[in-house]
Amino acid sequence: MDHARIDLEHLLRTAGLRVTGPRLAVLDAVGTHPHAEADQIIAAVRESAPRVSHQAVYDSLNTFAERGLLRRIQPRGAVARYESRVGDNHHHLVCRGCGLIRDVDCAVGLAPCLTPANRHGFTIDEAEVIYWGTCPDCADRRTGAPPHELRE
Amino acid sequence: MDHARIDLEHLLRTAGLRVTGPRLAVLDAVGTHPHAEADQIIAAVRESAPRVSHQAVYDSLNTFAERGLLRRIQPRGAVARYESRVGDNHHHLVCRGCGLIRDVDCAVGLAPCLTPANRHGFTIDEAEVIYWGTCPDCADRRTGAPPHELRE
DNA sequence: GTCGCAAACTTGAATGACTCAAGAGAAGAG
DNA sequence: CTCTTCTCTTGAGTCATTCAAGTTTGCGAC
Repeated sequence: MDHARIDLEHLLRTAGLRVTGPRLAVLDAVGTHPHAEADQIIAAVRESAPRVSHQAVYDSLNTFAERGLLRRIQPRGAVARYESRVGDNHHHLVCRGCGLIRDVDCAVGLAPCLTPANRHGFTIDEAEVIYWGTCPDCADRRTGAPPHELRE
Repeated sequence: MDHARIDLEHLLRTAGLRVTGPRLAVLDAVGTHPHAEADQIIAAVRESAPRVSHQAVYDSLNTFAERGLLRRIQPRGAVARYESRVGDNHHHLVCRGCGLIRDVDCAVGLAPCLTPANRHGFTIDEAEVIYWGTCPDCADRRTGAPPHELRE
């Protein structure tokens, strides 16, 4: 618990950011709720710090995403989600049925598809891969109960 | 171009959709404005058909995306964009500076990265790849050099 | 320790892409 | 031509996210 807090403090300081209660709470919440959306993070933060404003959470999330402390993912048709696993070039599996997101490592290697056929003069620094499909639960559900939500 | 209109009509009919003025206008606008957002498509549609409602455009775009007549792309932090190039598994190059989007074919082949290391039981039907980077103009602008060519 | 100030936070309102709803209008099968 | 059903219009509503203004606080400097 406490040494985790020390780690988060260190993370903030090395990023040149001030250490504050709301920020520690946001970092902690993102760590314990991978792929959560802003709403869920606000709720999680308020469990330990009820007086934190939604604005502070958004500010923190944006700042952290900007500085690379966490990663924002936003599948089409969905709201933004956040995760603390950064810098390891992993990708995401998204269920078209229920929106479930899972992490996956790419089969090709550490930097998959980083070389498109024609880079049009761009300097490329990241390849983001989203695999679209159906999760096991939704596949089962399709033969019985009606689907969930987030249909496309 | 009348034969282009015939093609669009055919496209709608084979998708089991009724042929209407607004729909033809939307298909045409997406074709001539690749990677445009809904707003721009509404504006383009209204050049030829001023009385079309924004709702009709959204309905059309959603229906077309659902039926595979066009593709919706939505880089994180940006609003949805649409393109008429479908079914050829191409990907996108997105500039972090100005949001410019360009099509790219994947170097790996027709179905890049369709096999993640662990599919968690998912049935995967699409791999979406976004290359993030800086376009030539934004790179020049950053070093004070004169711009390159016209934005898309 | 405490001063000063930029960074961060709170409160509250605003924005804007997108959706919902209800009724009118038109496509197209029979 | 007629009828059914799909599509369109109008107008209001939603909701994630941002903007703005004023207050508080972290923390380097004295």
